[in-house]
Amino acid sequence: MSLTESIKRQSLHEELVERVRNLVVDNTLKPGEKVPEKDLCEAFGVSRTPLREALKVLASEGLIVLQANRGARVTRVTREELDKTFPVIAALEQLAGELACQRLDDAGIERIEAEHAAMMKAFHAGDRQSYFLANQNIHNALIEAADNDILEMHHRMLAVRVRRARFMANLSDARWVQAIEEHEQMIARLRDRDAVGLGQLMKTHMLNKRQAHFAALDAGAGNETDN
Amino acid sequence: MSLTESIKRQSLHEELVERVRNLVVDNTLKPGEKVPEKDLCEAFGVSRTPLREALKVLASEGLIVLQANRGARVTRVTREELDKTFPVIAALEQLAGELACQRLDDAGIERIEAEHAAMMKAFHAGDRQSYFLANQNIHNALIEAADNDILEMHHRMLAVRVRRARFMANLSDARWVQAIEEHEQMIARLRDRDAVGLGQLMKTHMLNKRQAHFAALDAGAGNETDN
DNA sequence: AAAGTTAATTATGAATTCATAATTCAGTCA
DNA sequence: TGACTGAATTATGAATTCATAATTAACTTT
Repeated sequence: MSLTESIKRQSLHEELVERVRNLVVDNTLKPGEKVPEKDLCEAFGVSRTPLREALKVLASEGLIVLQANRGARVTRVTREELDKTFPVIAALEQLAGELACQRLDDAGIERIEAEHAAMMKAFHAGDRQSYFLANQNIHNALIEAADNDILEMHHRMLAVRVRRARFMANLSDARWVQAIEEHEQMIARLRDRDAVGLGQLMKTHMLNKRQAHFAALDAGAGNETDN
Repeated sequence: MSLTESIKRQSLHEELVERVRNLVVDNTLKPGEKVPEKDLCEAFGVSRTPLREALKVLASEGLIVLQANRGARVTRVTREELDKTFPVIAALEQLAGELACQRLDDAGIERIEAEHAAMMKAFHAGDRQSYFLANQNIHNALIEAADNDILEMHHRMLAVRVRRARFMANLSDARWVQAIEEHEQMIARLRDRDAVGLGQLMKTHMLNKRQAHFAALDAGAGNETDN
């Protein structure tokens, strides 16, 4: 990432921010669920103080919500929230596309093409798991290529909230084909070093993804565990 | 802002996040300075625990940096960081411009025009202070009009870091004229409800602002207090 | 007198304690 | 039997305490 974290090993609360964030992202802690303070303390072998510091940070990221005297709960991502979030991610990805196009050298482009190839392979094999991973790798690589820590950080904050929804699993075949086409175009723009074009594509790609998410939401509604 | 904070009064640490953030924003705590934990505790009449929770949150926002066993310091905004931050703000303002244009009703536009008029008055009076305020009001109004909490939050996080630099004070006359012209154009696009045009303008407006900041930085370099 | 070394002080990270708000559960009464 | 009241339990927010790292001050040695 950046150079500010070269030597120093993380403090307890930083470590905990990551750990708990991962629990949320990988759906171990499900949306709406209470964050079990005591259990986590025992599991990680730390006292409540650093854990609670971590929870405050995660709350400021919007990943959990703190209710006064009622502890923390994993944020339930509502349709409205997704609706608001995607345009912002789209705007950031547009910028990332433009910057990446300007900054990537040939080797960098080749690396992304390789990942793209892996993604295509997963697509033709019908392997959603691998596709999902490769797809994420490509987006992350483009963000990273933009070489802008601020952009990267804000993108990550937003991506985490959306990715958690994990709707990629119930991706429709039609949308899958469309997404693949969009990626093909993106690669083409990247090869041509058409910065504005790539940016535009990444933006619409993300907005289309929003539609797909909503379609999936409407289809298999209300399958999350509560309480 | 949103409806999630209707009834509940803030917890101590939330209150402290705001208070300390304000200290940083209004330059009471200057870049590079140590955040005096003990003094703040006494000033606010709280124990270290909630204050430290607040510091963790502010650190995650990037407003301060925590050094292991060496306390917190106000982040020094480097030229590089500004350079990275402005394009991201620009991307968000572009989006805000587009959305605001779509969402604002006539009354809303009139309110912004009124603020614009106030800004012009300040300009002609050469009143930098009032200009700065009105300018900020306009940008905030447009962001708010976009009606997107996520966008608003991320914009605020970034704006705080930049605004802190307070270079508006040493705004050059030439840049001031240019900024005014850009604002005139923005208002025109808003009247025409040209969403894409307004977005584009807000983006370039912000990128031009970056240039102005850099010019100011180069001119009056190194007038910040250290240590 | 200057530089290096060690002791004292202070500040910090984390654990623990404490007071209080929220929840659970038993008991009561309709 | 079911709803309500109130005590017991639990969880939470915040203060305090404790161990250790960092800084400062004093002292030694050349």
